[in-house]
Amino acid sequence: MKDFSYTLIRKDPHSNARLGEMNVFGKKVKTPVFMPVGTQATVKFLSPEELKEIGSQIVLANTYHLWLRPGEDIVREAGGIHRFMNYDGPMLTDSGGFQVFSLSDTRKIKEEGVYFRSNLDGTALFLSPEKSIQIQEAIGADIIMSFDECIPYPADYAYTKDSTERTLRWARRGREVHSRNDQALFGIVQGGEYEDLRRYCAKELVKMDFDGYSIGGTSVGEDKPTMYRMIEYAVKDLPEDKPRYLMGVGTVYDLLEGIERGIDMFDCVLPTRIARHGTLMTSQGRINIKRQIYRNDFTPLDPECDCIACRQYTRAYLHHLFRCNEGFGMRLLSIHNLRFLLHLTEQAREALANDRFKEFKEEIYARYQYDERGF
RNA sequence: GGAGGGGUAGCGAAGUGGCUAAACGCGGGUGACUGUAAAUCAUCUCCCAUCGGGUUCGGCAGUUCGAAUCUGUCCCCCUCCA
Repeated sequence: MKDFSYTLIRKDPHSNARLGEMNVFGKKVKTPVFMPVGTQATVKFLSPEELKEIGSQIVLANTYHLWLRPGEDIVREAGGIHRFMNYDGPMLTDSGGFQVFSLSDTRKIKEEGVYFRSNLDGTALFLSPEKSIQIQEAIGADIIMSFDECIPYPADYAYTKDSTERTLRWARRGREVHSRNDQALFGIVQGGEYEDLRRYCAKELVKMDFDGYSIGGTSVGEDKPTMYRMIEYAVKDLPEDKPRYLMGVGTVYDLLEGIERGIDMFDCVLPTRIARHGTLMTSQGRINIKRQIYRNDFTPLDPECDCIACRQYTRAYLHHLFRCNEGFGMRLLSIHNLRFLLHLTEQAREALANDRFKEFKEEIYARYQYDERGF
């Protein structure tokens, strides 16, 4: 019996939103949760201590990148990913499926797996469902993902159907070789924009009985209504007693809309990436700290935020750091953006506990000025 | 005083008769970024403007159909020798 479970604490009376808690092999994770992304066994610019300080409960790492460098054997030799990066909280690895989609235009998707080339040196590589699971077992995260194909958008029905069926076969193959009892394995719902395919995929995965279910293939160029529909389709047939993870999503709007539709877990590089590029998410909307109007703005980044960057530094100072291309500026903004989203999910959980999620969402929307991109 | 080198857009620096409003870099403006090939990328940066037009390459005067590019002269800067 795996020491992994999801407990539904409270259902929102007005939507599909859920307040819950995951037991991840003895470690608790309150949901809905936002998970910072630490692709190469580090959340860029942040230490594990800082992650805890800002309220991060669980972080991601990436199978593909760690497989290439330093190699999963090194991570295993280090005693697993937690010891390797000195992070003792829960961890999750993505399967590498997304990299197949994102970093190779010369990939060949076959039934047995995917042939493609290394982004580092062009070496010919092959990744399969079995191999992905083996690597993830060696890396040793608490939660691991099935190897899937992230279908691009738009994709026609025929292709989406073939791909989704292949992803299902891959999910089964991965499930069969997964052997660690101290790791949870999630299946990934694909199916593109098509309701019948998303529902079919979800139902088939549920038959295989995974520890949790991810929703993939969203936020790949589709418009918001389409994306939200995909989520609705995918969630429809998922069991209540298992966590649902919307992969790669992390704008303010998407988080709230996802939660409302029954999502428990999110991850996204957006907060850390835009932070490194000088953009921050604030309670007043988005700010590009590099703009010249902040040159002599000695107010806090976000007056309502409790993070160290907002408490101790001014916009003018951050503006200056970005002008000088100083890493400290990227670090402070990364801390802030993560804290901002983490705080947002904390507020959402509190609202759920009080049966007022809808009101909370409306408050955010009414008060804050986000644009159509959602942050 | 003598010999040599040089003055190009905010800065640095190419160009050495037409394809040049003038490469490139920096600086500056603006934008993008959603399971991280991303401290990255795109775009603008003489002036006015929608096409398009108007002024430029230290100053002035020339040569030429045509000059940042050739000639004369003046101004300024640098190096070496006295």
